Amino acid sequence: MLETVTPTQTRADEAFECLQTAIVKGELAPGEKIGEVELCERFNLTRGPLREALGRLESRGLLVRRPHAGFKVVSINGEELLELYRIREAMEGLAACQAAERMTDAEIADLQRLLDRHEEMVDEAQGQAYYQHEGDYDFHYCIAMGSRNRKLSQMLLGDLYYMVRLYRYRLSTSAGRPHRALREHRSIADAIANRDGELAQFLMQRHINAARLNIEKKIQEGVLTF
Amino acid sequence: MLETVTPTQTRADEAFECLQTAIVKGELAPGEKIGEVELCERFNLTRGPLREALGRLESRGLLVRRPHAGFKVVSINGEELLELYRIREAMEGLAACQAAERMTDAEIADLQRLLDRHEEMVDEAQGQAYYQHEGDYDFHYCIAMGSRNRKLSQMLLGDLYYMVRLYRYRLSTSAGRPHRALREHRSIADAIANRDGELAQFLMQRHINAARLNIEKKIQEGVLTF
DNA sequence: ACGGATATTATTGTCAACAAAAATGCTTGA
DNA sequence: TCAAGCATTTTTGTTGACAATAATATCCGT
Repeated sequence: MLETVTPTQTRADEAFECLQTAIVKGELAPGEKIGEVELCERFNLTRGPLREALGRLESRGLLVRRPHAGFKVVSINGEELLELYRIREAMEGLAACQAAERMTDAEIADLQRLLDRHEEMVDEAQGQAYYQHEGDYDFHYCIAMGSRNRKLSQMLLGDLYYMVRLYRYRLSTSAGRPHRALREHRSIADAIANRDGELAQFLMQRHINAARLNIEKKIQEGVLTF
Repeated sequence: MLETVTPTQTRADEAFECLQTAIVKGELAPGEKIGEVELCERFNLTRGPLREALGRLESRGLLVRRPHAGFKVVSINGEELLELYRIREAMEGLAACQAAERMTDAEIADLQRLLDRHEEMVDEAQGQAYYQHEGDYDFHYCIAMGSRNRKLSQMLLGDLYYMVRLYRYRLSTSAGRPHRALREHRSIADAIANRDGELAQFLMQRHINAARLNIEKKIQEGVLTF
């Protein structure tokens, strides 16, 4: 069989996912100008589906376009990154609140086990890298899904997270923060387990606010440049 | 000159705006299945740009698609509509807070004048219809823009508002609410004029929460059906 | 007559050639 | 030598034809 891809999915969907991961992984750097034909060769597609995918990426804010002048990967400055965290604070606070009311007991147990695994990883030095990048994402992913709020999870998972992850490689949290972040995750999960929505909301907002302040500090120190 | 449209804009952009307004205006009803060729005749375009527009609409959540089975206009039930208001409460609260810190004095004056015009309209009986539908939107539009938070205003104006407006014709607020809504708008604008971000946030959240409760009541009364 | 399988049809997905616009580089004149 | 205008070239936007898939209707068997 020549075709290895799943047939239920359309070529444009492929293109969309390929591009999205390529952008998030940094293979296409922020601000980089991208040409259509170049991408076609790179991903073995024709321009039709590719353009469809580009349009979708644009309306999700991952690409910006000037008519007749092509697309480029979105690049945000420090201030805009901080603004993203302000939005996260508001939206994920809501998500945590609703998750506390709506997650099933089984899902909560899964969430706790996820944190158990993260705890093991943080103890190992090289686990930190994973935890800081993907582990944190996994946790917030669970909360967003647990909110049972379709549009909310769609906006978080489909828009905001991708933009934040654009800069995750530069955002490896400072020395003591992984442990602290894990503790904060734990307390949020506990509040959810106790079905205390208000507390979960408060803790989540404080958690994200702390992350924002951490980034702000780094920017002022000149560690993060844009 | 044959072409009356602005040339800087691409055909796909036209299609996108045409479709968007058609959906929001209710010319394409929620749940309605839409065929590509049908739309091509209706808007005088070819399928290429149309498909591009459809893809964008999909990733904004206004259309849903099943592969090889076409698009249909999104239709949400009562619960999902209420969830939308929960999101608005969180996000517009933030917007109001940031607007209080960042709007220029001139913009605030404009906002006040906007409310003056609304006040005149509410006094006239037929003005209510406008105020309930578009006037309310104008107010929230100003706040969103005033937040100076690009992604936040993009998510509010480009995603949420369009979905809410899908149901605006069914959502004409109950008898006494226009006056109350206007009073609430006034107090929010005053808080912004006083540069009191926290208060503006609180008032905005209470305002949207009141609107949500109003809808909830209507659903329970059976006035709103889905 | 009813259910299932198959053939048909209509619709969506894909492609490659064509047209238009913008960016680039070249020529030409001062 | 520099700048402005023009031609070239590259890249994007558009089109219509072609292929593949899913929905529909028909036919046959039980």
